[in-house]
Amino acid sequence: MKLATWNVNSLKVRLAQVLDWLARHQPDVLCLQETKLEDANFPVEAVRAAGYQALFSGQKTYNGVAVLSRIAASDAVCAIPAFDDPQKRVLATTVNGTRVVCVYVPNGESVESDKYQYKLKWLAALTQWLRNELQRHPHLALLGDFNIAPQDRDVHDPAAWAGKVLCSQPERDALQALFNLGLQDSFRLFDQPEKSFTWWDYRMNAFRRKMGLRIDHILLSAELAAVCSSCTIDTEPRKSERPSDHAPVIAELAA
DNA sequence: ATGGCTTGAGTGTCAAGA
Repeated sequence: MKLATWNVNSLKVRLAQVLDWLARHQPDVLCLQETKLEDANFPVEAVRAAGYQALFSGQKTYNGVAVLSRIAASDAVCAIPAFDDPQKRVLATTVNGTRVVCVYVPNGESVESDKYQYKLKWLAALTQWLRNELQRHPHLALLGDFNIAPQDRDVHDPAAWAGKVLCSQPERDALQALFNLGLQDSFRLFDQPEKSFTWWDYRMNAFRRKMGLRIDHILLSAELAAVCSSCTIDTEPRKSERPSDHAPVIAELAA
């Protein structure tokens, strides 16, 4: 099974790129973030014509997540239970016996911001929820834009980013709390090239200059990590015209 | 140098992203 995640920064703008990417890579599941679409405007037919069914939870202008899958998905949940949040950032569903949890973790803006406190509370609620989900679903994958670089090697300039949002210790501690549930960073199960990133600022020619961060992740439960054969970042779409600022991440699981 | 792009809203120019 091939699982993927991609923050598309507007599915309206990126639809043709997403359809092209689906045709090339044929993942079993593609999780999308920042669709920025109300549900009534989701391109259900175009996705269906590409051979995928879509689950989506969106809102106007901001946020919005979707799970595209080749086979039917069941038991969809589009909010963290017991966490009151108008922002559409979560979509969980079961595909072929695997619980797929698609997340768009809040950005946080800066460590001084109220949005940073929201980010930490959001992550704490996610962790509490997934503790239960993992008991019910030993085969669980958590995919999405985490807006956290796990380690300094995931940052192009660790000194410049030290203590800043996306790299601060409380954020890394929150990610560690997810690891402590038994989830593993599939990317680090394998040898990887240096300067492997998933996001590059649109400004300053950051992509060309390899000035990025690895903030999009595929976390796997122990059962799934044991059968994971690869995790890669596809930088090709970032080279195209009008790219998303994020690259897709792909994990392959045996059977 | 707190900017630099890009998107969505909406028709001015700002919020938000990371």
